[in-house]
Order: sequence, then structure tokens, then C-alpha cells
Amino acid sequence: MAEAAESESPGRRRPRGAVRAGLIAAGLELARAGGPDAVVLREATRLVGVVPNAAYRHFADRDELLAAVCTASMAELGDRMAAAVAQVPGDRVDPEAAFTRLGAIGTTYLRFAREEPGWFATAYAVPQQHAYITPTEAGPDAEEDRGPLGQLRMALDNLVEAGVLSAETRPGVEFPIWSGVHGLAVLTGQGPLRDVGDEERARLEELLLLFIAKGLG
Amino acid sequence: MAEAAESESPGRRRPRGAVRAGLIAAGLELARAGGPDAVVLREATRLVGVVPNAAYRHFADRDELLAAVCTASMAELGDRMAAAVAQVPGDRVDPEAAFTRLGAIGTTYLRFAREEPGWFATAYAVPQQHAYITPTEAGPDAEEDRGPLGQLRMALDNLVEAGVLSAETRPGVEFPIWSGVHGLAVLTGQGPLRDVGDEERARLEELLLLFIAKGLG
DNA sequence: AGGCGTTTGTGGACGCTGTCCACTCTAGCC
DNA sequence: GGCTAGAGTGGACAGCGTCCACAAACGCCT
Repeated sequence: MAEAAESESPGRRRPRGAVRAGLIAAGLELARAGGPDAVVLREATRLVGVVPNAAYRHFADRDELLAAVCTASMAELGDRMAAAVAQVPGDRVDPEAAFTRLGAIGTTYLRFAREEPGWFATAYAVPQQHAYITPTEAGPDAEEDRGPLGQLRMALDNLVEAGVLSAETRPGVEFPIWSGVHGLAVLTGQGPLRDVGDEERARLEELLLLFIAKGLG
Repeated sequence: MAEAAESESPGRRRPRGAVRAGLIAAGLELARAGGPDAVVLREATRLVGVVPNAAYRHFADRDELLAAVCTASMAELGDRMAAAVAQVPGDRVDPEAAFTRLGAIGTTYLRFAREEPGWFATAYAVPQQHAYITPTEAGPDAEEDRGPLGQLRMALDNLVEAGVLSAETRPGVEFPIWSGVHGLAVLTGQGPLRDVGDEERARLEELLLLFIAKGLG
């Protein structure tokens, strides 16, 4: 990432979008290690090997850079969730597979928060409004939403299709479930439960998923 | 709060712990308006009417001041929850009252997050470890714990006493419940659900409490 | 080919922050 | 009634985000 001192004459020497992309990559690196507060503009430019003000050619201010890093962090979470879901064998109407997919979603979410706390915190630390989320009910064509909520919705819809989840329980359940998983991630991540041991943490996660399953049944 | 320019000779003119208490009060004011990041040491000293370095006679650094403000924010949340619980009529073994108390706890928590977002964020933004929480199982003598988790535990224990909640469901349920409530508070507070409308938000809260009730039943 | 405007990066500066050091004055103890 | 510890002051430093004026490279147009 860091390629300082190219020792060329000033002016533009890099390919067209390189500085912008580099700043985001550097920001991602910083965020990974220290969360959103660690995304400091000057340090990012330093990693890219450019003077601080160069960043202002690509971002209005630090918040805009941070927003880009947040979006990238969220995308990373979404990608990992999608990968985990895709890895579950069985088709849409297979009841067992549908349930396993839901579990994979929750587990991956919690694992991401545990293994990449900086990115997780960053993904949800949007400086301004950002509109990750379809306001409350997506249009009926809930195409491909790779965000956590979108993927959770798809998994729940599959559960209904597969006959595991009753149709009248379905509407809106994504929010209690998301809240539960997110809350545990936050409490055990940066919150007061942050220094419970590993196996204790695993027990809490299991407890939560069981509780959710009970609420669905 | 702000009493600048007392225009006395320098040296100590205030009662003994006044500056320290004033700094915490000023920090609380700042946190209320802007969350933990708004607790800036120099601004707090300015509000108290003292030079920035004076703060270092009472706190090792900014993080220690912030920690004190966090503790105070958490205490405020705890007080409001306790007040709401105390206001519910009926004794410990009254089933209906016990259930109402649990609802009051959740509702107050969510309301606090909604009406005092700065304090709420601050309460959970501890810079270092802080040990609000009894690691996982309190000693059998779970005396008076005014923290959110402690009060939630008491309410759940009451629910068992009153015969509403089965004894084998009880162990550990506080964590899924806390997670759910906290998660919704965070998601609708600073998270991606932050700009849903008021009635939408109310619906989400209701949905969550229903889900929790279902998980308990 | 050559000129020119737009883009992109530079250099220097400002105000703000947290923090350190040396100093002073006050209050309370012997 | 002096002395010592505590509490507040003043000045300074580095690091941060941000603004301004300037210079160089690109690429388009004639």
C-alpha cells in the first residue's frame, strides 16, 4: 500500500484514479486497525505518498473520505455474508438449507464483528446520512441487495418459501433479528461485554441464535 | 453551568472539588449535545472558566475525563430505568406487574436512546475497559446493581418468581434481550436506520418487544 | 504541431486540539 | 509563623483538518 518517495517531478505521475483509490485503501487499512477514528486524513495521504492537500482533489473533506471507507467496510461485510450463504448447499425450497443459510448469515455477521472489529465499527459509523438501507419495505422487486439487511430479508423469504416460517410471522421479523445480532456484536465488541472470554462469547452467540430461532418458531 | 470570568486573583477561589465536578458537568453538557467526540477537554475547561491545564490536576488525560462523563451518562440511564420500574404498581410476585416492569425497562432504555442520543452514545463509548458489568454471572448476592443489565436481571428474576417465566428458560436470557434492545437503539440512533420516521420507529420498537415476549413465552 | 484550460499535486499558513514544562499563589499542617 | 503540597496559570509544542495561491502535467482543439 505504502509507496512513498517515488522521487519524480511533481504534478501527476500516477494513473488516473490511483490517488483516490489509494486513499480509500489506506483509510481501510487504518480503519481495520483502529476503527473510524483512526482514519486520519494526513496519515492516509502519507501512506499513499502524497501531500495532505492532495486529498482535497478527491474528497470534499475528511468526512467524505471516511464515508467512502465506511461504504467499503460495509461492502466487505456484505461480501463475506454473501460468500457464506452461497457456500450452503441445497436450493431455495429445501427447509434445512434455508434454515442453515439464516444461521450462516447471523454467524458470519457476528464473526465479522469479532475478527474485524475496526471494520465493523467503521461500517456502521457513517458521519452523515448515507442511505444504505431501503427505508423500511423494499419495493416488491427487492433485486440484489448485498447489504446485511437485504441478505437477511432474502434468507427469511426463503424460509417462508420453504415452509419453515409462517407467512404471518414473516412481516418485519428482520428488524428484531437484525437488532439482536447487531446488539450482541456491539456489546461484545466495543461495549461493556468487550472483555468476556472467547468461550463465554461463543456461549452468548449461541444463546442469541437459539433465542431467535425460538422467536421464529 | 458556565460561569466564566470570575475575575478573582489566580490561585484557588472555588470550593474544594468544584473544578472537577464542573468539568464533569460541562463534559456531560457537551456529550448530551454531540456525543462522546464532543467532549473536548479545552471546551470543558472553558465552560468552567478555567485554563485548559487545570484539568490535568483532576484527570490524567482527556480519556480519563471522558471516562468520568461516560460513567455519569450510564448512571443517568440507570436512574431513569430505576425510576420507571419503581413507578409500576404491584409487588414482586404479581405476574402482570412483573411483566409490566420488564416492558418498562425495555421502553425506558429505548426512549433514553431516542431522546438523549448523545448521552446514550457516550454511556457506551468507554475509551478503555471499565468494568461496568459483572463478568457474566453475578455472585449469588446480586445486591443493588443499577446498571441496565443488573436491572434487567432483576426484572427477569421477578418474572420467574411470579411464575410467568419458566425456570429453565431463565438462565442467560438477559443477554439476547439486552442485545435486541441495544441493537435496535443503536441501529435507529446512530446506525443506518437513523432516519426512519417517528411512527416507523415506534413500530420497530413494538415489533421488537413482541418478538422478545414470544421468545420468553 | 502548438496553445490553452482543466485537472491534479505542492508549499505554506491558520486555528484548533491534547499535552508537557516551569512558575506562582493559596491553603493547611507543624 | 514558616514550610510544603496542591491547584491554577502561562507559554510552548506537535499533530490534526482545512484554506489559499501557485505550478506542472494532461488532453483537447484548432
